[in-house]
Amino acid sequence: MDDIFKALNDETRRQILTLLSEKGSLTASEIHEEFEMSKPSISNHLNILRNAGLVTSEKKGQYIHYTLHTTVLQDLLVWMIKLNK
Amino acid sequence: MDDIFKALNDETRRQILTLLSEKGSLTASEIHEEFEMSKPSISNHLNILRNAGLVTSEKKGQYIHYTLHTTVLQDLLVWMIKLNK
DNA sequence: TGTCTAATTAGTTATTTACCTAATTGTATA
DNA sequence: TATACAATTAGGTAAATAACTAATTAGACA
Repeated sequence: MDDIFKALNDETRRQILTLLSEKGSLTASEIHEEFEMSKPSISNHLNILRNAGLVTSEKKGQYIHYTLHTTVLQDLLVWMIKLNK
Repeated sequence: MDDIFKALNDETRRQILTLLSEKGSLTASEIHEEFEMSKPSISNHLNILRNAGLVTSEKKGQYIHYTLHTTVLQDLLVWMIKLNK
């Protein structure tokens, strides 16, 4: 849970998730094009999102495709529901 | 949204929310008793939770009672649902 | 093989965060 | 009034975070 909350606590990372939600799979470079930020910084954000399980990555040749993975958000939902009991 | 994610990105603050969920309203001192942390630190956490709208506070004499306020979690839920579209 | 491109790793820096102790504010009550 | 207690504010420090540039790794292809 800690990794999820950490990953979501950044506007750039939330925008990346929204972007992937709208566009489907994108490469790191395609994601980079949408932000005014260096590629290494974007790469770091993608790594944090992957550690949290919020995106998956698949290597195709020299490209790495990132995809939104919302399954882990169920944990967050369960946490919210417990709080409301 | 930023304040909510920020507030939730800390284990102590999440535990405070869970505690309030279980026990109802508590004073800052009562909350402090449950943690091995100084009162000013707990006070600071409570302030962050209040800024996010996750708790409300009511002063009764020299005591301040803190209560869980989950309404703002609806914003989080909406955000999660949009991501899944 | 050499060069281009995609992406990450390494290393650095400024800012933010979470904690502490000491001091202050405000209320209750002997 | 003075003492005790609840809670916060003030001030300071160590660790974590987010950003950058430079360097490296690895695949594509002429």
